[in-house]
Amino acid sequence: MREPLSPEMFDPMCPSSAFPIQIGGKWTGMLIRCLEHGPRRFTELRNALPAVTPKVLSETLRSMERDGLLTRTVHDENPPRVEYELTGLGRSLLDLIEASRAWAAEHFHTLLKARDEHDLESSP
Amino acid sequence: MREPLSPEMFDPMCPSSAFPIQIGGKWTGMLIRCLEHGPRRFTELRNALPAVTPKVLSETLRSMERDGLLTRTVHDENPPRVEYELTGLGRSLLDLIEASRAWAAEHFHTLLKARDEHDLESSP
DNA sequence: CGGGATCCAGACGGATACTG
DNA sequence: CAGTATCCGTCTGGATCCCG
Repeated sequence: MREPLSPEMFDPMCPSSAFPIQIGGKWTGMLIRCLEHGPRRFTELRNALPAVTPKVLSETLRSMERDGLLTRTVHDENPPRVEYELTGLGRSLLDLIEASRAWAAEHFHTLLKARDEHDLESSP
Repeated sequence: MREPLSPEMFDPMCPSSAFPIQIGGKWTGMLIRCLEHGPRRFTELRNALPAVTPKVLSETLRSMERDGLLTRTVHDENPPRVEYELTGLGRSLLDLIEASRAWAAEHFHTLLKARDEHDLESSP
């Protein structure tokens, strides 16, 4: 745990807009996975999800805090340090996320193929 | 299988807008469950989801057909009869839906309580 | 019966710039 | 560092009416 988060943790080219399973908001599932191995700072999370603007990241984190999925801790230091950490409730979603990933590994390509073929038939 | 679908199959008062797991579009998961035990007609599905307008239902079904989750069969009769039936791919999502329901049974009240308490603290 | 056509509103996500 | 402020385009979902 506590290894740095890679900017390539999530592939921006992955056709996840077609992905049929979503946990919370658009980024909630990925954030839960980012926090799986311990608390992270705002900038660490930004680094792992370069496509997400600070505003959206902040909004997502606040809504997750509201739902009791994570805690936000401000350390009174200079420079300021804020850490986000999963609660038990947030952690309870990890199994479901893993199940979604397993479904994707087995079936996602079938869905994408069906979509491609359907699109070819209707607009040649 | 083939029992009629009840209009109370899904509780319109259920705070599902707070539900953090979603399969496909807003109604996809519920439709998959409606089709679990065999093919259904458009009007049967309408009956099970009274809150969904025909337009939205039709759109959802077409997008599910596009993704290979179900098939749409037009029977050449009078009056016309159209049946929707899950494919293997659509059926493969049933496990995930069941896992989501299990998560909800165990944890959803915790999320709602956390949300309530948070909202009370911030706006008394 | 099983939709399509049209129009519309609000929510969501994003770009850009700025701050304690 | 860790956000907030402002503005804006898009897109989903819905209301209503109509049709083969």
